[in-house]
Order: sequence, then structure tokens, then C-alpha cells
Amino acid sequence: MTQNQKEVRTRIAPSPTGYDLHVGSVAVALMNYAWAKKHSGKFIVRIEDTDRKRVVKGAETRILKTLKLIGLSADESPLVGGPFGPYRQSERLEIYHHYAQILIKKNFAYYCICAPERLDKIRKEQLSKKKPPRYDRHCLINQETVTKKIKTGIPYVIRLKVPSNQEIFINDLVRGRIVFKSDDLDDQILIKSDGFPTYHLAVVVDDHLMKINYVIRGEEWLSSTPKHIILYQAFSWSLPFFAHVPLLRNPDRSKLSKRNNPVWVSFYLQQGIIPEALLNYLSLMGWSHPSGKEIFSLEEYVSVFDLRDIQKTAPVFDPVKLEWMSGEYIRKLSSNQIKSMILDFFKNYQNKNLPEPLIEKTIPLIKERIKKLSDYGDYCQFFFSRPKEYELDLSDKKELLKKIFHELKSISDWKSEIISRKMTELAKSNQLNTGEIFMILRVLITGKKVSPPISESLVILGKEESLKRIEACGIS
RNA sequence: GCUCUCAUCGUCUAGUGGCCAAGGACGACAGGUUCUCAACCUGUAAAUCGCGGGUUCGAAUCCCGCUGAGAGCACCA
Repeated sequence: MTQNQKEVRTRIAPSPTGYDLHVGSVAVALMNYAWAKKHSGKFIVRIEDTDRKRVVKGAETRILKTLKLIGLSADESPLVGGPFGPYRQSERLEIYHHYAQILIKKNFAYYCICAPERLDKIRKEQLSKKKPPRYDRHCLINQETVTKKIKTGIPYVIRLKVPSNQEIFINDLVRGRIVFKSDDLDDQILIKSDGFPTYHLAVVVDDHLMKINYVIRGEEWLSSTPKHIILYQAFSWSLPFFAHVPLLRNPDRSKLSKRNNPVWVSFYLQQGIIPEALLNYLSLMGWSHPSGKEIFSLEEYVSVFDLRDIQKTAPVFDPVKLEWMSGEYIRKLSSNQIKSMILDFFKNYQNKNLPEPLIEKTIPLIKERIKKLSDYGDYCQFFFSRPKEYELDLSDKKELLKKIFHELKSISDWKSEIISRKMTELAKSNQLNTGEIFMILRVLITGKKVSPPISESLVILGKEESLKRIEACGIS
């Protein structure tokens, strides 16, 4: 066996039929990526765009961009190319037809010209008799007349001829040995009447031609795997290893869907969830670090990941823990890193150019407080604009506001320790809790009851601006 | 309905026959610290390991049944 044949090659095959990459796809992508990298193999991205009706404009670009943003770079893809391209199924139509013809010649497939209405009818009949819906092979029996009719130009499909009375075994790396009976399988359509292949044909042909030897995919594919195995066998191709990994769930335990949760990765990136944290969190879905660690780098994940450690149970996706983890990542970053991330974030997602020197000063105040980059806005808006409304009614505190104003005005050395001390003294001399006076000052300056430490904030704002804000509340 | 899969705290999980009267993390709650909110520290509650049988000296771990949950059953992927 040559080195090349032994190389581990994995892939993800997203279809551009949603807005963006699905978080569940990232979870699967991570495992594919890790398994390939762990073995110094190749991680491939193939776009499965064979359903022309469902293709969403711009989705492919977004998916590829998102993959890049979260740091799962492909060795071969529509963007970077590779030796087994094209990596977009819509550009491989001749290939699928070629292989479909081989199946016809080998008597593993046949033409079918049944109208959708007829198929609907027999399906309904079978269902009403509580039988699984299956094609009745009407065209297989009349294959000669069918081929004649096709030559006149009427639309047709090509169906897989599922062998009868066979047992098909899947040796799944996650689930072990699973048996299916071929008689339970439908004669799956391989080539649709629009000339495009269905998933089942395309995936087998492409995985084989692209030398994919580990098929790591969601458990939703488990029940169609026997069809794929039949195809591999029909072509006399060697099987890849299969690993069907658990699906992410909604809190109600159904398959994670946009109805119950935001599922597009871009949603989380727009929130300013740290991409590394997203990967780290997702890696913990159905798997755990051998030493019990929760926070670790992608590099470390790759080194300790093992397909055999994947759990069989489908986990519930928990955005709360994801946010916690994002916060953990932020706290581990240097102030400089946070600064540039915030700058980039507001530029890319909110189209705002924030002033760098000011951002820099605020970082120490918010570093321990934010979990995602968008939180920065909630905490620090007041640095950039004066409050428009106040969360506390200060109209009956004019006398106190005056005292605060004059106390602050008298400070010549504008430092947070001095401001704090003066305010504490003021509280004492007025029989107030220090907390009360700071709260009033906080609302005065930020408009909010929750903010970064207020003395430090005053220093950043500067004495002049701070006093102006108090004046704005009707103090003279 | 049929086929397949799965089953440990609310959630993510550790656990592969004795170290488990089940450990960690998120979340919740309480306390400490504190100018608010966080962060940090301490602590509390939280799983009779879905249920019932077996195997065994011994079972969360093995076997069987039941129940529950999920996925698939398209000219969608």
C-alpha cells in the first residue's frame, strides 16, 4: 500500500440551502477536521448543490467564508481547489452520468418514466395499508418499452435496483455493527429528471473519486447508508469507514432547527461570540476531553480527539454555556488582543469605526465583564455619547447633585482613587451609604444602573466631560 | 405505520463488573469580596444511573423485555 492510499481523508459536504453554515455542521466539521489533522491527512470541503430548487443565493460564499472565520481551513475545496476537483457537485454532472451508465450496464440500475402523480398514488395506497412506501418497479418490468420511450425525449429518472433478500452490514465506528435488510429499501432515484444526481449517487461517486476513507457525518444519514453500501458494492469499490455522530438537539430534544434556536454560525459571530470558544464548546457535544478539561485549543483537541470516544447520545445545544465559554476566552486574551477584536467586530458587524485610544483605555474596565464582543456596546456606549435617558429619577436630588458637582470640580488631581475617596467622604458627611452616592454618580454619567467601575470611567471621560454631564442634569 | 438508533443531576458529561451510598462543568441558590454589574473565592440543592426482570459473591457498567425519546422512510440534502 502506498503512502497516498493510507492517507486519512475526510470531508464535509454542506449544501447551500440555508442562510449560512449550521452549527450542527460545524460540530461535524470539527470531528472531520480533527480526525484528518490528527493523522496528518486531508480535510476536504465539497459543496453539494444538486438540488437546484433549494439553492440559496450567496449561501455557498457565506458557508466558505464562515469556515474560514472559525479557523477550519480546508486542504481541498471549491476555493483552494485540489487534485480531485471540481469540488462543487453542480460542476460534476458528466461524472455522475458516466457512473450511472455503468450501473445500468451492470444491471444495478434502471430507467423509470413514472409520472410523479402515479408515484404519489401508489405511495398513498401503501401508506393507507400501513406499509412502508416503496416504488413498485413498474418500469423495471417494462424496461424495453421504457428505453424506447426515452429515446422519443420524454423525461426519465434512473433508479437503483436494490438487490433482494440481502443483509447489509454497517460497521459504524461510533455505533458498532448494524444490520439492514435490503428488502426494506426503496429503489432510490439516482439521477433526477432534471439530469442532476440525488445525494445518494453523488455522495458515493464523489467520496470514492476524492478518496475519502472516513465518512464522518450526522446520524440522520444512518438509515440511508445501506443504499450507499449497495452502490459501493455495485461499483466494486472499497468501503470507507463510517462514523455516524450524534445530532445536536433543541431543548425539546428534536433535531436542532432554526425554529427553536438560532442555528446559523453567523448569528453567533454577529453576537461577538469568540470563534475559538464556539469550536471549543461544540467539541464538547458528544465528546469530552480525556482529562476532563473543558477549555482547550483546537490544536490540543486535534491531538487528543478519537472517533472511538464519541458518545452515542444526542446532546442538547446550550447557548448559555457557549456564552460562558466565550467569556472565558475573552478573559484569557491580552488587552491588546481584545482591543483589536473589538475594533474589528464593530467595524465588520456594526459598521462603526471606534476610536482606538479610547477603546484601549476602557479594556481593563470591561475585560472581566463581557462574554461576547457585542456586550462591549452595552457597557461602554456612554463613553461615546451622553446618556439620552436615565434609569433613575434624580429630579428630587438636586441638592445632592450640586454637592457632587462641586466636590468633583474641586479635585485637581483627576485620579480614580481620589474621586472614590472624595465620594466616600461626601457620602459620610451626608449620612448616605457609599453605594448610594456611587449609584447616583453612575446614573448621572452613564444613564444606567449597571456600568463599569464609575471612578475609573470618570477618569477616562475626563474632568471636563464628567462635569458637563452633571450639569446636563440641571445643575449650575 | 415500518426500519434503525439512543437512554447517568435542568443542560453538557465522567464512568467499560468492585476505587460510585455516582465525580466534574454550565446554570440555579446562599455567603464572602465590592461603588453597580461582572470577575474571583466558599458553600448548598440537584441523577433511587428510564422501568422491570435476569447473570454475578458484587451491575450505572453484561443479557432480555418494556417504556420513552430521536432519526430516516422524497425526482431534499
